[in-house]
Amino acid sequence: MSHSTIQQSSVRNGLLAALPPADWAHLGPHLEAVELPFDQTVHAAGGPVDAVFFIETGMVSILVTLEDGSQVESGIAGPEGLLGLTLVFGDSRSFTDARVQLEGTALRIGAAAFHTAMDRSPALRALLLRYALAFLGQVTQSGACNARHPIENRLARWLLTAHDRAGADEFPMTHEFMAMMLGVNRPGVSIAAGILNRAGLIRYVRGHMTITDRPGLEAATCECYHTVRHEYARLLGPRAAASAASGG
Amino acid sequence: MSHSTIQQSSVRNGLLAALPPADWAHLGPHLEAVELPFDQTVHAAGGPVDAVFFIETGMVSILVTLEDGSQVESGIAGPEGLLGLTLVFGDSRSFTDARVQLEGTALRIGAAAFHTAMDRSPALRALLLRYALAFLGQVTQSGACNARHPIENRLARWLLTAHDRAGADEFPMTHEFMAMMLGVNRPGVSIAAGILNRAGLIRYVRGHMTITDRPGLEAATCECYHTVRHEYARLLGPRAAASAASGG
DNA sequence: AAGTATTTGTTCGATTTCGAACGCACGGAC
DNA sequence: GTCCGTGCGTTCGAAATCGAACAAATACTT
Repeated sequence: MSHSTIQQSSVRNGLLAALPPADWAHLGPHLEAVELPFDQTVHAAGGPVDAVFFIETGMVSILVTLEDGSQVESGIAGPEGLLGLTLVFGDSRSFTDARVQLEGTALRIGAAAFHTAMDRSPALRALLLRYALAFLGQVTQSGACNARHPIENRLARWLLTAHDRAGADEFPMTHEFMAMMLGVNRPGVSIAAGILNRAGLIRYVRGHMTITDRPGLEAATCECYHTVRHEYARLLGPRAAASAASGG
Repeated sequence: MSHSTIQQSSVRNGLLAALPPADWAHLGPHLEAVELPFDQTVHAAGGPVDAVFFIETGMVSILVTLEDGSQVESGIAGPEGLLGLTLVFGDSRSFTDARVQLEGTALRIGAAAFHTAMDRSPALRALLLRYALAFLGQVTQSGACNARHPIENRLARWLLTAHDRAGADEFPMTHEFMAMMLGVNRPGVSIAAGILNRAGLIRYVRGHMTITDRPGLEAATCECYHTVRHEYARLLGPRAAASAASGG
């Protein structure tokens, strides 16, 4: 296993960047740059988790699979976070699927080395527990949002969340995908997207989404977007809330 | 501060009961028995959290408050768990309301003593992190359930969850409350409850709910009840999944 | 014990959302 | 350049859910 050493100053991941330099020594030597190709299932529900992935670029959805085979997004991770949260809790089995929605790269560390680093670095423990709490906040708010808010607002929220992590105004995204993420049917998304489109907030053509009026989208979203972003900022700092995408 | 010393053998809380006796010394002397009166807000969203409450009896809902003032349940805690989870993560502010739905009692420990105990007892840390992960699983599954499952199934699920923690087949509960918990309107619950009632699974009269056919309810629930219960059992053992209520 | 205020459970029309079928646009093959 | 396969976005009737008004039962007051 001979991969080149990674410098902390060059990482784009918000958690790694926030780590005190003295604590970097516990992680850095064990990190390996890996690709996150589109649609890859990084972790599968019920399956083992043998590594943590600190996301450098791209976006990964955390998905619940229901009995009927449908999947619903419970959370999103991007350059502000990581995959393999169960290892932070001392467990090694995933409750959810983690699937790449926007391709990117990550820094991978095996479970054994990760646990050693966690044991030796109180700063790392504290940081990752704060991230876990922020993620819990996201999942919590999303659950209420699913129960109460109409599709149009939820779609605007989801687009903003994706925009934060995409690192560009334009990214590949289909109606069918967004419908699955939101747990609604495709036509529902088409109608909602049509409204946002006619309002000039977005443009989309055949699997190609463009954010054209971000302030407008922020006015169209339910409060859940801001609530979650505020919680991320509180626990991880403003840069994390911006997901290192535009803020990086 | 002169409260009588509590013996580990006498606690009904699943987490405290599962703690290795040697580690009890870090917590026991600081625990104080407190009441959980009906409708009390133990922690308020955005407010400080200055203590952890290990629930002995009763049931407490974890609630998200939305912009329109409505509240939606994101999770439930009973004798299998605790309140003040944010302290386990090293934070001291609550993202949600914690409100008592079925009165009971708890063992309270202040934040400072709790942190000291967490620092000194790896077993306590590991145990409470596993609980935090189980709770995250509950919130995650509930979010997907909110998005996809019809009211009747979700009501059956909620009643089973409450039954686990109520310690009795009969407990006070109104349609209005259940509607708020599920994030649906009152009539929706009335119709669903009427179906369960006519099927002989439950009886209810003016704020008084009786579970009359638990196996029938388990057949009427969506898979989410079993999924969450299974995750609790995996992480905390079968007794915790049964919530110490019937399994006590 | 009767009247009254309060809270609960039910019914109704309007809206949202669902699930299936339809027609269209791109990309590769020849 | 044209054909054809694949996948996308849109339209429709049906069902579930919503929000407001109604009716019934309890608890409090005198």
